[in-house]
Order: sequence, then C-alpha cells, then structure tokens
Amino acid sequence: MSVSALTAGNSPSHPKRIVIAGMDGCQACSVCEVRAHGICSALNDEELSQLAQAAVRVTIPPGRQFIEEGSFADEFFNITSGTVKLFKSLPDGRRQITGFVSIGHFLGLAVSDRYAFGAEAIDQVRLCRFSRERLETVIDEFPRLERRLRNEAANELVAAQDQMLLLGGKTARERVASFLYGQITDLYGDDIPQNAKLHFPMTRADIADFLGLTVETVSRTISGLRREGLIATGAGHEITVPSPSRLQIIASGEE
Amino acid sequence: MSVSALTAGNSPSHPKRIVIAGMDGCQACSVCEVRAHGICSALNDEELSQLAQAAVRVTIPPGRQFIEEGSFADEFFNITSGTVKLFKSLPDGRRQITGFVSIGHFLGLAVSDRYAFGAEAIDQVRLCRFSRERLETVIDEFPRLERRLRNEAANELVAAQDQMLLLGGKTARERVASFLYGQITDLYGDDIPQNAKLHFPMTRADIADFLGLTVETVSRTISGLRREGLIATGAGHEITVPSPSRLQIIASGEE
DNA sequence: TGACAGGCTTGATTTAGGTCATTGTTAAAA
DNA sequence: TTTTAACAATGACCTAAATCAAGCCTGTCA
Repeated sequence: MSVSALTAGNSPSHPKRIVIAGMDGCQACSVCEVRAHGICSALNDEELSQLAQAAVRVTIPPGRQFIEEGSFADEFFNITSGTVKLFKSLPDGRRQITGFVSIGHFLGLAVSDRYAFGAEAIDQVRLCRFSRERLETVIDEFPRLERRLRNEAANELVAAQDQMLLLGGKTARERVASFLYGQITDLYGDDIPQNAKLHFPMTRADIADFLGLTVETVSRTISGLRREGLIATGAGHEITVPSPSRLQIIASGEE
Repeated sequence: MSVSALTAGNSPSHPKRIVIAGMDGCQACSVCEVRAHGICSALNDEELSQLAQAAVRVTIPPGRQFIEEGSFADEFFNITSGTVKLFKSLPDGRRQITGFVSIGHFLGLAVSDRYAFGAEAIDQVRLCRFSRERLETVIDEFPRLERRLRNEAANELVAAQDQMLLLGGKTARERVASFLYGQITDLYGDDIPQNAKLHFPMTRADIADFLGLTVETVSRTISGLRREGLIATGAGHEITVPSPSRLQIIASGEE
C-alpha cells in the first residue's frame, strides 16, 4: 500500500475514517515527520528500515478508545500526532486518568501480556502500530532501542511519582495550578515565556479525572484563578498565563 | 575486605553501625543469598563477577534516610533485605510515600542526574551499592541486564498507575483494604491462603502517607474493619485476614 | 429557525475525611 | 521502678470538596 493512500485518512472531512496500512520499507520511517521524537530517534537509517518492516500507520478519530484495559497486549504504539488519554477504571465506573500523552510517546511498555490501562484518542490521533512479537525481535537486535525504552519508562515513572504527590496531598487549587503549569512545560520546554498561551484539547471532565477532582471543582477553581488574575480564559480551551512562575509557586504548595 | 567482616554490622547490638565494604570479586555475588531476586538473576556466573566488581554491600539502620530527594544521583542500589520507603515531599512538609520496596528491588532508575525521590530504611536494611558510572559500563556489556531493568521499570509503572487510581478515587476504607491486600500478595504471591497472617514494619503514619490519608483516619478505618470481623489485629504490627478475597472485593470498590 | 445535546459555570447543601484534643499502650532510658 | 517518648486509638468539631440542582452557552442537526 502506498504512502499517498495513507494521507487520505488524515483529511479533516473524513474524521471517522480509519486507515490501516503497511509502510514502504525504509522509506516511510526515514521520511517520518516525527522521526526526531520517540523511540525512533535512537536508530540510524539502516536500523530504522528494520523497524519500518514491523510498523503500520494508523489514524484514530476523536473519542475512540483503541486500547481496552485488561485486553490482550499484542500491539505496541508510537504516537506521531494528537493527544491520547490513558486511564484505569474501577468496576463501578470511577475513572482515573493516569496521563495525557502525545507526539513521540511509546505505548505498551508493560511486562504482562495484558494492557494495564485503557487508551482513548482525545483529538484526532495518528500513530505507528507494531506487533508485539515483531517489535521484540527488532529490540533484541538493537540494544540502543532497549536503552531508549528503559529511559522512556524511567521518565514516565518520575511523572507518575509527581502525580502521586499531587493526588495524595495537594489542594484543588494546587492541583489545577500543577496541571496548567505542566501544560506549559510540555509546550514550551525549559524556555517558558511570560504570557504563556495554552490551548489544550481535553475537557473539564478529563482534567477532573486526571486531578482526582469533580468537574464542578475544576470549573470553580479555574474561575477562582481567573478572578485572581492568575490566568485569562479565551474561547474554546484557551488559557493565557501572564506569570507562569507565579503559577508554579502555587502548584508546588508554597502559598 | 573479607566477607566475614561484613557481618559485623548486621549484629542487632550495633544498630547504628554502617558497614561499607568491597566484595570478593565473583565470590560475593555468586554466593549471594538473594541472587535469585532482582537484577542479578538476569546474569550468569561470569557476568555476575563483572557486576560484583562494581558492587559494595551496605547495612542501613532503621530510620536512616540514605537517599535525599534532589541530591546528585551518583549511586544505584539493590535491596537484599529489609524494607525501604520511597517518598516525595512538598516544601511545607507534606509527604507522599510512593512505595514500599524490599528484597530484590532496584533503586535509581531515573534518567536525570538527580534522585527524584527520597529513600529511608524502615527496619534494618541491607543493600548492594553500585556507582552509577560502573554500573552503566556493566549494563552496556550485558543487554540482558538492560532488558531486566526495563521490565523492572515497567512493573513499577503498573504499580504506580494502580496507586494513582487509589489516590484519585478510592474511599478511605477501600484504600486501607487495598494496602492490606497488597501486603498479602507481596508476601504470598498468587497462592493466598485463608487466614493470611501479616506483620509489616511500617507505622500508621507511613501507611497514612502512602494512602493519602491522616493517621487518625487510618486508625479509625482499621478499627472499623476489625469491628466488622474483616481483620484481627495482634501485638506489634500484626494483622490476620480471615478472608483475603473479601478484602480484595472491598479494595476494588465493589461494595 | 428551533430544538437538542454536550460541555461549562454557579449556587445550595451535604459529607467524608481532616484537625484538634485526650487518653491509652508499650518500650526504652534513667 | 519511675520517666519519658513514640505510637496508637477515639471523641468532638470543622472544612474542603463532593453532590445535587439549575441555568447558560455553542454547535449541529432537522
């Protein structure tokens, strides 16, 4: 299947269409627009062509759950665009979003043969899909890839520990400030400007499930921060933060 | 330094004494009582002797913090006995215990050159210490070790996600039941008996900081479970669980 | 054009768990 | 043996956030 055929599914006018297609050997990966991100950045051209053999590009429409918690984990994913929410649920429906992940993120690190979490596209998501079996073969050949995966896991672990600190002890105000500040660092890296502009895709309900709060509390808290002049809200999901450092201080519980 | 010299520090009559000693080449690791656990199990005799060159055995007295959050991460650890609490803190002293770890656990997976968490011995702890530099060298030579570390990280990540679900949504009762059930599975594995007996080393304050509750709530909740006949408390930190499956149902929020 | 639905905000009220205070228990030090 | 201190349990009270209940946008479908 050709590369051009792949792009059809990306058209905004066909949001429901899912394209599943093989890649053109080494071509597809080596010209990949996100090659610098994610696990692929650990490989050179030759190695990448091997990886490409195992990869399939997929487009997922907004709202579609593409990993079911507890289902058989026969596939791994690497996100190339869009935002995905990862979550765990209790039998009665309570849901904890354990993370929002986007470009470059690798999904499916678990040792078990079952996924430990569910995954759902928030906006339109594109990703590379690998069969578990074939990826494991490629990993065996390239220790650098293995190292990369370990680092990925270690970084996620650090994020998870931060989130435990948030969920275990922070106030609603601190949680919302932490979330917003996290969005800023995700977007700007270490070079955070004054008047940082954010436009994230997740709803209040998503934020609530991520922060261990209710929608009402998230809404009230955001309104509170706005009244204090700490943030300004725009249309859609746009928020401007005049002084990110001020927000960080609140996020870390220092006031 | 001889192996026999090492044992001096383990005497209960000298709890404050810390022993830092080199290992006898391949001897020390190959006869290690916990070789089947932890990262060492990924290596054969020859590889292990290489690892041993980089290892130092250490004994830590109860209550001693041996990793400071944010300090320079120049050492890795592998626990050979005892229980360690890992935690993160907010500037005002609020503390979240992110995990209790014991025999076989590898400490220091972070990518950063700073520790992302603090670590403190709960009871007397023995561990193998590696310089970061030397361990990285050994890892480079043995891909199997790299794989082992990735799996270790992946498993921790799953545990962290479970804990996020707990902290984000569970009631006090469900949290305490989850903790107790977790202690049971840690101790018995998959083969859980009726009338499981537990005696864990952590205080109510530790449990509270782990579960995102206060000591009072932990105490009240344990008393509540006892009144209901779901657990029986003994002297010290002993608890008997007549029906672990009953506890599991509560832990997972199904009643 | 209206009406329906999904998402957001805000207000009134409730409650689970936190805070503060007291007492009991155990064990090590003196 | 008393003294001290750390840990644990329990009661009385308080509060942050949940719950319950409207109302308000905005986009889309008929």
